[in-house]
This record gives sequence, C-alpha cells and structure tokens, in this order.
Amino acid sequence: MKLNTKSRYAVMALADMAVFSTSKAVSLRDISLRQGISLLYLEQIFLKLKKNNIVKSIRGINGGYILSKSPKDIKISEVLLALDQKVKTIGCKKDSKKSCNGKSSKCITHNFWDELDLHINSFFESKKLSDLLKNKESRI
Amino acid sequence: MKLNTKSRYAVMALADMAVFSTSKAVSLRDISLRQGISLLYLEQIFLKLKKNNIVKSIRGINGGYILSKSPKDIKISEVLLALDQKVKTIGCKKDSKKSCNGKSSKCITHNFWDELDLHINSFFESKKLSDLLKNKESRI
DNA sequence: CAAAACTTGACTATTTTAGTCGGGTATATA
DNA sequence: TATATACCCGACTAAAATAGTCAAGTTTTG
Ligand code: FES
Ligand code: FES
Repeated sequence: MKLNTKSRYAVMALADMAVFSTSKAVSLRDISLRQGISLLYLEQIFLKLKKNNIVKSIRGINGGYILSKSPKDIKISEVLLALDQKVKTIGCKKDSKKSCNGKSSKCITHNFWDELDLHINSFFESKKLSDLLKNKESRI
Repeated sequence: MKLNTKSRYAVMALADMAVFSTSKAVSLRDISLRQGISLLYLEQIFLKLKKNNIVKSIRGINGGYILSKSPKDIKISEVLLALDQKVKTIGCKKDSKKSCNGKSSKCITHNFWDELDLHINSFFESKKLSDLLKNKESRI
C-alpha cells in the first residue's frame, strides 16, 4: 500500500519549487541538490509534469521549470494523475464485466474497495500543494 | 497504490465465511470454489489469520475454519495487519532519524504522507467485516 | 485405517519498480 | 558565434516484490 517513488518525488520537487521560487525558473540541478533526488530521475518526472501542464519549462542556460499555477491551485490529485499513479485498490478492471476472480458478477468485496478508493481520492482532491508548505502549527 | 492480493483475498474469504456460516466450520475447499481463489494460496493466507486470532481452525474431516469473533467485531484493520499489509505511504523509516532522501531531517513532504496514512488507517479502523455484507441499499 | 482437511517452510516465475544511459535540442551570455 | 547549461526523450536494466505453487507433513473423524 504505497505510492511509488516517482509520485513521492514529484510532490517533493514541486513543494521545493513552491518554497524556493514561484517566479523564477528553478533548475532540476538545484532541486536535485536540495532534495537529494537523482537528477536523471527528476528529468523523467518533470517530463510528465510538463506534459500535464503542471509546470512550464524554460530551456537554455539559466533555464529550468516554473509552476504553471499558484501552489494553492495545484491539487495533489493532479500531480499523481500526471505520474500515472492511480489509486486503484480494487482487484478487477473498473469497466469490465468480469470480477476480480474471473467470475461473471462483482465479487463480495467490490463495493468496499470502491468506497476505499473514493475515500483516498477525495483526500488527494482536497489537498493542494500549498497545504504542504504550512507546517504543523498552521493546522488548527 | 494497491493492496496486495493476499489482503484482498483475506477480506474476501472472511466475508464469504461471514455470509455462509458463522457457526459451523467452513473448509478452505468450499471458499476456494465459491470465491475462485486458489486453495493453496488460501492455506497460506489462513495460516496468518489463525496466528492473529481472527479465525480458529478445526482439524480433521469435516474440519475447517470459523471466525473467532462476530463479523461486527472484526475490524478490517486487524485483517490487514495479520497479512503484514501496512499502510505506509511514507518514504522514510518511521522511527529512524534519517529522512527518505538520506538527509538528516524530515523531508518537506513527510507530514503530508503521515496525514495520508492516518486518513487511510482510520478508514480501515472504522470498517468492520459486517459492513461488507450489507449492500448498497443499507448505506444511507 | 483411510480420507479430509489443516500445517509449514521453501521455492519460483513473473511483474513492477526505481532508477540509469545515451544521444539529442534550445538558448543565454561571454 | 562558441560554449556551457539545462531541458528533451526513448530505451534499457538490475533488483525487489508479488502471486502463487510444491512437497511433505499432522490431526481427526467415520
Ligand atoms: S474487486 Fe471488483 S469484482 Fe472483486
Ligand atoms: S517521507 Fe519521511 S523524510 Fe521524507
């Protein structure tokens, strides 16, 4: 029951950007150094973030990435979606008629996992990148 | 972001038992047939459920397993715990001083994952085996 | 005693994960 | 205009986790 490292690093890198600079481009090299994430891995991650319009890139010397939107408008769910990190605790294919064990009707636990997925997804929907920045004290 | 099949099958098998018989022993063979789960795999799963006192075994012919408690007293969190399925979306070791990226202090996202873990675990804490049995209609 | 059913540890093929590598392209600035 | 910096992108791979299987039992009832 884990998120993959790509998703975790994506969130971490975006949080780093939000803390460090919302206006100037931030280079992956800097993020890599500050957060201790492999530069090569970050490149892979940011490619997806860019495709999903969460960041914009600026090429060339002094280039880097900037957030496409304000941190308070970036939902964590968007970020996870960009990394293909689906929350799918359910065993069966969502659309298919087949159940998770090959039978023809939905299994006895199907609705439960569905409910769980909803519960988790609503958490990610409700959280914004900006929520990560305010620390303990700001949470009432 | 998935549970492993062992956990899913464990919940499914227990739900099957709860539906089918709360008094008489249910053989794994029957569960296997009804739910379409490999018998050999079920054996492995029930060993753990037994060790964690969620089911009791009755050996010999006509033997099988019975639930140790009433379905409304079996929390899903117990079941997952029995299968070593921890909800740990966090990257670092919970107790260690090291952060997920090898730095000495907690990373910028640590509290967020912590909150997520709590959110998911409280779901599993709140749900009982009996909750799986009542279908759609019973949920207001 | 024989068959049904639980007990247990070890073993393995497959899949997923967590990256790395190589070879680009664009652009600011000296 | 050379060059260094930084993004771009697909392909590749070692290692770990997963999902099961297998073998060889033991216990109990009919
Ligand atoms: S989880 Fe959908 S049929 Fe079992
Ligand atoms: S998740 Fe705990 S330090 Fe990063």
